[in-house]
Formats: sequence, C-alpha cells, structure tokens
Amino acid sequence: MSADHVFAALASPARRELLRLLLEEGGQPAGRLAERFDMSRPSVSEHLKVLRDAGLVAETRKGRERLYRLEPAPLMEIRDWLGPYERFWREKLAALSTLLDEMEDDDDGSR
Amino acid sequence: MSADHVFAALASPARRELLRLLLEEGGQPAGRLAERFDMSRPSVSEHLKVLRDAGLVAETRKGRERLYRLEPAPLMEIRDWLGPYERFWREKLAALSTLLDEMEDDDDGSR
DNA sequence: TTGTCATGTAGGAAAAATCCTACATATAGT
DNA sequence: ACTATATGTAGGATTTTTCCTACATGACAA
Repeated sequence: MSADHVFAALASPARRELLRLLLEEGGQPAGRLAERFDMSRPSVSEHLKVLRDAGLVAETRKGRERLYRLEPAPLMEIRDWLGPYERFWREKLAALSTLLDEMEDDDDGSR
Repeated sequence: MSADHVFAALASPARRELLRLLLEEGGQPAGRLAERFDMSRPSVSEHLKVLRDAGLVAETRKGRERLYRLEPAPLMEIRDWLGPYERFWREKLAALSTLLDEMEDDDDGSR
C-alpha cells in the first residue's frame, strides 16, 4: 500500500521486466515467467514476492500452478506522485517556448 | 540518463524528500537542504550525488555554495514508462464500469 | 500410496546501499 | 597570509539486497 514499497519494487530491472511481461503477454504461471530470466527460478520467485508485497501483482492458485497477473493500481499512485513534477515540467517548457518566441520577435535578420 | 538510474534514485525516501523540497521551495544550497534531514550532512551530500547522476538535480556553483535545482526531465521518462500501464488500468476500469452497468440492467428489483 | 511437477522458503555468500566520522578542497572575509 | 564557511570525498561499519543451492509443501497422476 505504501508508496515506499512500490518505488522500492520498481528499482530492480528484473522486477520491471516481470511487470512488462505480465502487461504485454498477460497473466502467466510463475515457472513460465522464470524461464525468461537468466536467473535461478527461486530468485525470480523472490522478485515476485517483492512485487506481491507492493501490490503490483496478484496470484491465483490454479491447481499446482500459481497464475500471476498485473495489478496496476499502485502504479497509479506513482502517476499521482509524478503529477506536481509534471506541472513543474510544463511550466518550464512554457517558459522556454515564450523565450523562443521573444527571440524570434527580436530576430530582424540583422547581425 | 538510463531509466535504471532514475528508478534506483527514486527508491530512497530521503532522495524523494530532497526532490519534494526542491519542487516546493525552489533551488537551495546543499547545506540548507541538509538541515532538514535527521542525517549527517555528508550523507545528504551523497544522496544529492545519486540524484545528480540520475539527472534529477543540477548544481550551480555560487561562491562557496552550490545551489541545487530540480531537473524534471528524467521524471518525464518515468511518466512515459507508466503510459502502457495506465492504458491497461483504464481498460480495467472501463470493463468494471460496463459490468456494473449490466448488473444494473439485470436489477429488476426482484428477490 | 508413490512419484512427479510447480512453487515457495531457509540459510548463507557476495554485492550494494546507507550512514557515519575524519579529512580534503575551495572560496570569502579579515 | 590566516581563519572560517560550504561542500565534497575517503574509508569503514552496518544493514539490506540479490542471488544461489538445498529443502519443504501441496497438488496431480499412475
């Protein structure tokens, strides 16, 4: 739930790759996900645990498999966190644009 | 420049707090930023280095001070990274909304 | 029931992050 | 030149993360 765990979970390239696979290919059993990594299966399982604790994936037991699926809600917290920075970014762009316009007004072709 | 460094930089609460201070209060010298933390000044300095390496802050030497300012461009990379997940999220919401509508249509008041 | 398959967990080694104190550097003021 | 101030860097202790192999669990299949 806490954004701390979400940011921490996203810090690992392996975990972001897991999210990408679940996004692009849909829910999959843990083993099939692990096959795609140059890493032992238990290690991938631990990464899945971190993602689970952050609320970024959920599992459904299906026989002896466990299907993992993407749970995007916590990512929307990240998006909200970004909001104020994006406003700041836009103001910067707007200021730059204004500056460029003024330079163009001044540009009478002289030198 | 790589998104890896940006995600890693954001993983620390102390570094996110630094970004927040720079956003809400504008550029400040390193020492003034450090005062706000329950942590030694050199440690804050190291956090600033991580943010600098990720391109999230920039410094301007002003006499013997170093003014740090927010550099939001890398955060826009993060926003772009979130894009596909946000689409996925919206589709989920839309599906839920449709489902609720159908349930309402079925709801003839019986039972 | 016995064996097999999919998966998680324990325990530990190695690497990385975090935080500290001491020191180095560079600028400003006297 | 000397001192004070603002800051970064070195070196090291401690904690956390990451990854491994070995083992535990729980469901299916013969």
